[in-house]
Amino acid sequence: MASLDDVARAAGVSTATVSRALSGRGRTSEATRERVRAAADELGYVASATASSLASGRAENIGVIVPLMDRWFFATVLDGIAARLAPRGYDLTLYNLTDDPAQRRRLFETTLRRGRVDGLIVLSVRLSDDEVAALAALGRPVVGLGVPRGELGALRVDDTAVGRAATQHLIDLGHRDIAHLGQGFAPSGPGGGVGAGADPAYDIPTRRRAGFETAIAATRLAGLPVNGRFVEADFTVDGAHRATVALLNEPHPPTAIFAASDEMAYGVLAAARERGVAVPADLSVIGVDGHDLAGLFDLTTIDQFPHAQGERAGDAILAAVGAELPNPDETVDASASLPFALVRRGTTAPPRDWTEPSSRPRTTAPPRG
Amino acid sequence: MASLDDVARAAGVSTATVSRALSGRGRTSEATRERVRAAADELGYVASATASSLASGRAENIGVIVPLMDRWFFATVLDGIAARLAPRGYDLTLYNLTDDPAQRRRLFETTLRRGRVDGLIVLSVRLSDDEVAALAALGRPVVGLGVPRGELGALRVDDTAVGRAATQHLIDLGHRDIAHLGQGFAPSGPGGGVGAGADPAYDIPTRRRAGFETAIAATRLAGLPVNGRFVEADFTVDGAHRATVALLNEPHPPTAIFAASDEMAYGVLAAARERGVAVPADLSVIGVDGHDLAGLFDLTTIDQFPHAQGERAGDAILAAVGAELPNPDETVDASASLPFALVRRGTTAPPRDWTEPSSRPRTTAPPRG
DNA sequence: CTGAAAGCGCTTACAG
DNA sequence: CTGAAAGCGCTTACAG
Repeated sequence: MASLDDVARAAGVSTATVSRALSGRGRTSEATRERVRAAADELGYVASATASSLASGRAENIGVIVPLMDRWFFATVLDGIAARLAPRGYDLTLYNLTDDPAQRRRLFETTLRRGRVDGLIVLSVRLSDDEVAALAALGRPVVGLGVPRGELGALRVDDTAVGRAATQHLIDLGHRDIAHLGQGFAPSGPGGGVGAGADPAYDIPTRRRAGFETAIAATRLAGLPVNGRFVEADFTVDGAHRATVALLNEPHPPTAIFAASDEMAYGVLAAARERGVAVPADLSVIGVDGHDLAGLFDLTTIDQFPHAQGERAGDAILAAVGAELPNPDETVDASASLPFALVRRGTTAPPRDWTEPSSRPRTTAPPRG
Repeated sequence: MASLDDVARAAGVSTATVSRALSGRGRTSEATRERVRAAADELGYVASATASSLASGRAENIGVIVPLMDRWFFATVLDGIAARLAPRGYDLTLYNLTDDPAQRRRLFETTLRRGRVDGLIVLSVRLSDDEVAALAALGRPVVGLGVPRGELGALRVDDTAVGRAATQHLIDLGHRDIAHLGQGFAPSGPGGGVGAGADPAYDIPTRRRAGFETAIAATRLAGLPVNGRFVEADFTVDGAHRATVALLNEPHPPTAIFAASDEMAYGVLAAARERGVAVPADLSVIGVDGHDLAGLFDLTTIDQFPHAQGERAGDAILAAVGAELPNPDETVDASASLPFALVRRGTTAPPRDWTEPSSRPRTTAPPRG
């Protein structure tokens, strides 16, 4: 493969000039630039990324830390990130963060310190204090997305508002007995490290639940009390399925279920179908995410636009590492709140035998910004 | 951050010795190795990946080319690959290959030639002759997975056998009118390049269809003819949904549908539900993949173990680039056929009013190897 | 087993 | 605007 020297010789200039002409850094005359480009094209020259990185300190590579890469949500966010990085010439290196302590230590103490990335995007993982410190010690920009750590200049949707919106939708439909299927706070976090997940207030499921509680509490203050119950369940189809079966076995099952994710909502729907409970006639169901197959299930959900989230995170990290953004006009605010929107479909409806009060105020979807 | 020199000074040896002691390449005495390790630990030294790569020519990084990274199948394969690379200390760089010609050219002519990867895994993409040539010119090992190009030493499941197995399952159940929803061959391929997809015989959907035709044809030879029809549809939930609606509108709809993917099968199920066609009483449905949610839909499918496919591909590329495998005993045969298995669930059953012939031979699931 | 030294292929002050 | 030269931080024959 042709090297810088080859191009320099062919163009009759120094290697310094070739480097400047091709990279656009530093001045070169229009004429030499042309000549150099022609020579480079001719020889099929492409600069070695590793040599370039070593000399410049720029890796032109962004690391993305993801838990569970086989979940639709993360894959979609990843797609959004990649869509922004590729056109800028940045590579995307994927780091899967599991619950295995040895694997985590390896990632934070070795892999990440090899200096292969200019910046990092961290997706929805709970980090211990040590891990956050290790990230900081890297001395590279880090953008968190859905990460329960304020330190990471995190992009995030207002999960409390999401929880409130989903619950309010059910209340507005006339439901007076609503269950929320979510995940309890895991004190030690998946990392098992001291202080992992530190402040429960930052945890996504916890915040969605807080929104639920807030909406329920507001109905009491307003004088038309709604019965709200929280039910702990795994953040999976099966977990929600199990919890729903138990719920439907109770003497007085709720008339509506707010599942903390669309996949959980699928589990709810499956359980209802198996028990012969009609949706939405006997049970309304709402999820969160805007999952791929939500339309297929005719599932009402709070869409949080994961692909757009990925794009935002990609732009944010590019800005942080000093790459020019595709559109230089727009500044990326890495602390801004991300949009979400209620998508009404067929799994939510007024409860059976319910008639709309004449003067009932309707809550509209939250603003998308 | 500490450098090699720092460690050498602390341990009282040369940088060459530090490099050898830490990497394990070349001889060092037990004693100095200990001393060097202690010094390295003390200083928190981690070798710079870019300097190491430049000097050694080893990037310890594998590139993975994927289409559509937000599809469950690819995300799962990716997870399998990552599971094998990480423990060996290899990074995984993700390249999303879209249909955009400019983006493709950029990838093959520039990005990949920057020398950042030791080897490549190519997942289920159709490549033009030029693209295959560009890959070969890289001079690095390439492992194809589900790639319709024999050149790439591809791992693949026997898709013809998959098509045959799915069809045979329906025939064995007693169906005599079966439709196969698949994708027609796109002559120019997504790359739009000359010769893209070259030989249709290598295309996955085409091979599944060939298996379908073969199984149908065999029934004619055997004297109990089954009516088989191929219906072209997009490889998506919606595409299959549309095709199924059309099919169910016909005067004589089939009693069974073999969808070329599980996601397509979901579309079939949705259409059936909407039209009030009972599954499996009035319509049997089988898919292919072993999708995440197949259990939820109670969908009969041909599982092709995508996670295991990823692991195989990961092992194959590691072997090709000369990394020691986790288990040195096992040799990875990159040309071997991958396993698949029929998973019987509730969406397939004998057709209505059908009674099993007394002496009917039953076909069993194909061997998983 | 260990060290001195060249070299991997670029980038970038520093002069001119 | 352009060139000579140092340097990025490792690895690896080559001697000893």
